[in-house]
Parts: sequence; structure tokens; C-alpha cells
Amino acid sequence: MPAHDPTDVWRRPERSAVGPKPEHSRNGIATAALRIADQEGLAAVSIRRVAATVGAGAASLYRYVKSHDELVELMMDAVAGEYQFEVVGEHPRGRLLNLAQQGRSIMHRHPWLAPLLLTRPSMGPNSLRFLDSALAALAPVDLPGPAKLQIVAMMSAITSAFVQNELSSLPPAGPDEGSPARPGQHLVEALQAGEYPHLAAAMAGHSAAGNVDEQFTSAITNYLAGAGIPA
Amino acid sequence: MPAHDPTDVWRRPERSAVGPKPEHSRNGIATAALRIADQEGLAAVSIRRVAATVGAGAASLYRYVKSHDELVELMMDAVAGEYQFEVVGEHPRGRLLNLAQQGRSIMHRHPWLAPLLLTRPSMGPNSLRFLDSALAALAPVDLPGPAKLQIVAMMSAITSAFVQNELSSLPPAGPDEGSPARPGQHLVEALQAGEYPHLAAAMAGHSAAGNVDEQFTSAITNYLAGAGIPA
DNA sequence: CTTGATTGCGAACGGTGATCGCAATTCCAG
DNA sequence: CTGGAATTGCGATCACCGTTCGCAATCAAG
Repeated sequence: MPAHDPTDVWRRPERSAVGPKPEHSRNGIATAALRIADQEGLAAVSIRRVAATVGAGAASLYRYVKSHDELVELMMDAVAGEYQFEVVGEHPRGRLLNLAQQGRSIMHRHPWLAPLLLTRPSMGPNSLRFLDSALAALAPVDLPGPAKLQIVAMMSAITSAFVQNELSSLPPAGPDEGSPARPGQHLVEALQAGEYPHLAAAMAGHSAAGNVDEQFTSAITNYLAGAGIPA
Repeated sequence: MPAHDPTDVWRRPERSAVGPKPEHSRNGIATAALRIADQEGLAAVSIRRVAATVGAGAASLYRYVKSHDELVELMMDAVAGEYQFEVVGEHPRGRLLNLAQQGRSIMHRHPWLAPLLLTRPSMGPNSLRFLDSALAALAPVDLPGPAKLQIVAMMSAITSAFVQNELSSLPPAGPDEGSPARPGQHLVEALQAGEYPHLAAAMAGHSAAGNVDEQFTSAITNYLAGAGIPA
């Protein structure tokens, strides 16, 4: 009785030959779930809620999806469909950077995505298409296959982590609550107490910032350069 | 009515002046939770379960911790206490690498940690001590404070992501179930179907591998070098 | 002592993911 | 055209979750 693997969704035909035709579809369900997550966060995406939104009974959803995890898998692959894979005929680094930038804006559109990508692998067709495209960009590079996979994985992780940082420094979604001091009340006290002197110094430095887009671009570029990917 | 901030645990005194002396302690509770998580995964850490383990009623735990999230915060800071911060008087890159390697082995000891670190910030005293230590290593580097923070955050993210990759390619914890083909049954079919040619090629390449430790070291080193941290 | 804050906790609330059994529907074989 | 088989929708239900409430028991201070 093996615990269920969420990626099995992709192995199961959406609809079998006989029986009454389904009133709903994986796509419709995923879309509804997506809308809920975009507006109220991933936590609001419950089986019952999605079912109600789509106009179905709670138990009915399990005809389309074997588990809540599978629903999430559907959602992840759905947004992965927002990538555009036209080959811009550039050098490897440029093509990968392009993919990373697309990823970043997708995660901006769907704030629930970044944590998920950091946490679990997605193996849907669109996600695989992304992977394949990234590896295609690396084709001219002379590196063993697994090393290339590592590089793509790391680039994706850096992207997600960067976006996660961005998002947690911004107004949370949903009905706004009083802003309870961003850095956390507890932190400022600890800093004033004189512990963590280097931290205090680092946070005292003026933000300088510059363009966030540039910061992202250079974070990715730095990594790729270090990994030996030619410009 | 602001939603509760988990980092408030650190602002609250463990025990107030009057009243009967508590039968338990934050530390004991965190330790119990930790043991459960190490053995059965984070999902097994429920309020009821921890309470029972510690020999208390479920509702009693809320005298020590305001929410489940706070419990997790406690757990994260507890394991952050496993870092060793002796200054080895090295160059910045070496010191940061040392911290990253310690982080990696901590995450190996506590497989539930990596996803959490990627997902939410931890602000407990031990976690702050880590941050401060990393920034201390960066003291000789001439960079604006926020940039240094970025670098540390990215290094930590890369570390967590790397470990996450390692862990998902290994036998899952808990009572073993039949190994249902690591890469996912669905994947091999898609690959054989000829879609995703580059992916297929990359996975066909012999693993070469080499030492995983070396892979990690060079991943971190690459990033730091790209970010301009001197050896 | 008395007083008042604080602890432990049984019971309960509202929510969750998931399963089961059954009526209704639809397709295919004959 | 008809009868059987497979499949869908789903109400009811289970086990569990985080969390709150109210109250008896406990302890420190005045």
C-alpha cells in the first residue's frame, strides 16, 4: 500500500472510455484552484472550497484528482504553462537568464508558487518542457549531463529564493492588517541590546538598492559565470 | 486583530513571576517535537502528539506556545544551536564556506529542516547568531550592508536547495514502502516517448558524480566567487 | 490567611483530507 | 434495440487537525 505519488496524475488518462461524461475537467479545476490561490493564498485552496467554486460536491473532486497534493501538482504545471520558449538564438547564459527572468515574473503573478517550487519537484508536461528548454540552452556547453541538471536546478532555486525574499518584504496579500513593524518587534529590541553587532551594522547601511531587476540579473549571471557557462 | 507573528515567542518571557511553576519548558517541548520530526517527519509534529509525548494535555501546550507555527520556530532555532562559531581566522570565502558546510550537515541530521529554511525566515537567538557570524566573516569586504545580507541569504538558499536535492534522491524516512521507481514511472514513459530530447540526453550521460561533498563545495564557492567575495 | 495571577486540561468548535456506498448516467456488446 | 458493465456525482461519515473556553488546582505576595 505505497503512499500515493502526486506525479501519478500525469500517468492517468483524464477520462476513460465508458461511463457518463464528466461534468468538469482537470483544467477547469486547476484554473479555479489557481484563482483562489492567487487571491487568498495557497492555504485557502481546500478540496471543499475548490469543489464549491466549480459547482461540485466535495467528494466529486476525487474523481478528477486522487489527493490534495495532486491538485497542487496540477496548479504548478498550469502556471508553468506561462513560459514562452521561443529560441532567441543567444548564447547559453543569455538564454538561461531569459528563462530565469520569465520564472521570476511568473512567481510575481502567483505569489504562492515560489515556496512550492523550493519545496517539491514538479513533473508535469509544462514543467518538463521548461527543463528541456533550459537543457537545450546548455547543449553547446561541454559538461556531463548530470552537471547540467544540477546547474538548472540551482538556477531555479536561486530564482525562487530571490523572489521569496522580494515577496516577504512586501505587503501581504488579502485583507490588510495593521503593519506590525516589518522586521519584527523582537528583532529591533535584540539589535538595540547590542547583541549581533555585525547584523546591526549591516542593517544600518543605507539601502543603496539600485534596481531590483538588476540585482536579480546579476545574482543569476554571477552564478552562471561561476559555474562556467559562457556568456 | 493582527494575525499572530510566530517570532513573538522570543519576545515573551518563558515564565511569569507569579502562579504555579510550569511542569514543562519550551526547551523540553522543542526537544520532544524535534525527536518526532527527525523520526517521522514534520507532518507528524502535531500539538496533540507533542503534548502526549511530553506528558501533558493537548490544551496545555498553548501555555508555552501560542500556535503551531511558534512550535516550529522553536524547533528551527533549536537546531540552529548546533552551529559552531569558533573563528578560524580565515579569509571571508573560507569562513562562509565553513558555515555552509555546517549548515549542510545540520540539515542532514534533520531532514525536515531544509524545506522550512527555504520557506520561512527564522529569527531566534541561534539563527541570529548564525547571521551575525556570517556577516562577521564579510566584515573585511567592502560592500553595502544590504548587499551582504543578500549574499548570506542566497548562500543559505543555495545550501538548503542543494540538500533538498540530495535528500529527495535518497530513501525516504519512516517505514519503507516498495521503492516505486525513483524518477517516477510517469517520467520514464514521457522520456521514451521522445518528448523532451535534451532531458533524455542529460539523464543518459553517465553520472560521473565524483564526490558529492566536492559538488557542494564548488557550488558555494562558485557563487561566492561570482559575488566578488575574496578567497 | 486571603487574594489574584497562572497553570493544567477536558470538552468542544470549525475546519481539513479522505473513504464508502449508492443512485444515476452513459457506452458498448450482443 | 436492449441489457450489462463501467463510471460519475455526492451525501454521510471518519479521523484528525489547530485552537478556544471555562474551570479547578496551585502557588506567590501582601
